[in-house]
Amino acid sequence: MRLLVVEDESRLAAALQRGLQAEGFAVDVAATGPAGLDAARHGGYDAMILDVMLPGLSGYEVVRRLRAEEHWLPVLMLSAKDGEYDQADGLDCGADDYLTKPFSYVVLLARLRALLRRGAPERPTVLAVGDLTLDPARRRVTRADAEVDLTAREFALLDYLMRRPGEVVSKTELLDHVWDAGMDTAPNVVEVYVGYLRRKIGRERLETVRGAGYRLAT
Amino acid sequence: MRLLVVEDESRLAAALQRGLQAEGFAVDVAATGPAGLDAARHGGYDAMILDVMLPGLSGYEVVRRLRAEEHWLPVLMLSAKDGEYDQADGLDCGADDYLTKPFSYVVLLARLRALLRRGAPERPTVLAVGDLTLDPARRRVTRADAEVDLTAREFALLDYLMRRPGEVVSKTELLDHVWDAGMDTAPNVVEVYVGYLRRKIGRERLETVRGAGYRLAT
DNA sequence: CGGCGTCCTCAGCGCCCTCTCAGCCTCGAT
DNA sequence: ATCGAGGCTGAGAGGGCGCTGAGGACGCCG
Repeated sequence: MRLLVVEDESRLAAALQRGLQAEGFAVDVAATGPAGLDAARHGGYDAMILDVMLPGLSGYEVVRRLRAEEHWLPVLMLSAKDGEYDQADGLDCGADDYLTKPFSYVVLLARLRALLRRGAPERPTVLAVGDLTLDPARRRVTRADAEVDLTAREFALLDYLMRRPGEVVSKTELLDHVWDAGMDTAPNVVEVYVGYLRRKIGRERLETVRGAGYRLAT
Repeated sequence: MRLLVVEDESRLAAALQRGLQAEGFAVDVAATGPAGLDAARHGGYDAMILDVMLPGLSGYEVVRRLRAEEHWLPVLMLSAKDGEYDQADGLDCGADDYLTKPFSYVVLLARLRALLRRGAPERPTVLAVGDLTLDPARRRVTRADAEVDLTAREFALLDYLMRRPGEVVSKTELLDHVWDAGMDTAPNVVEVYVGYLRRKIGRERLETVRGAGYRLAT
């Protein structure tokens, strides 16, 4: 499970990161509104913990923009204020849950788990890496807002790669997951389909790591 | 803001009442279907939270009757079931939103606020995608304001697709939901009925996504 | 009983996708 | 510079997938 923490008080951010990592989450931290928004857009996170008071862009605004762009990442908002209005505002913007500071770490964890269990709100997540987006439900892929037409196999391959952006994925792993495991297909198919994909999404977006596999450029 | 909660489990009803009152709502509670229907008819409420399982009259029936009498009060339905059919049924009857138990209180609040913000539903629930409209209650379909004559099966298929516009729906999913699950009908029926539908609603509105399913063009 | 409408099966057909193969290119080591 | 392994790609075969027309089964109505 990958989490994104957007919090500008560095001590709190570090504490959250340490605590959540101890629970087995992979945690990235952003310290400003714009940085958080950017990370959320491109990151493939399972949930986001978002402070309201942020430099650059308020937490409210971050969620609002995310939702406007059809990103349905679960968002847990944190705020120092405790008026009812703030809470309503946060939820109105599209946050999924709300916690007021100071909060107990245990409560945070409980709410977070509930959020993750519930999964993404309403719509399935749209994967986004760079200017590529992939919508599993709609089976649509866009590159710089232009729709890209993919066959089933190409789509499955890109889907798998986009869930691990920046990581090197080996050919055998792709064979196991994108092609039927157990099928004795020649490993060359992967190369062939990587070729097809490159022609459609842009050659430079899919790097070859000689002897290791392929990597989707972030 | 005045709310009506119709719920027969008294502990849940009391909890909702207390919680919502703390948010500044005026909350009345009814414990049976008939009592709820009566209160909704005469009450001047801004919204209604309605359980499905009720003594006397089911939640479905309550909404159906309200709508039949031209009361357009926003209704948020609660149900312990979570099958897609139930959800579709609830929305078919004229409910405006739907929540399955167990639900988080925060989510309830968020949905409720969204409902109130949206205001009373202008019209009975009619699905619309592009120039297609489908009225579940009247069993009517129009295409560019011209009525389209569909058989029961064709209607059910279009109904299912119009609830997920733009998404790819697989053949097996259609078989499970539009045809009776468990029936071992040949998957080819889907293709056949897609063919029929295309002739009636326009070929280009129903795309084939090879290897994945069908998609209703938005 | 015969006509009608709906639902479903079946078989044939056409096309797009998938995968294989062989030859060529690229990279890195020596 | 040379060589080998790994990676790339164009061509093409085949088969799977989806579409369609024909027709049988069934229920409903006159």
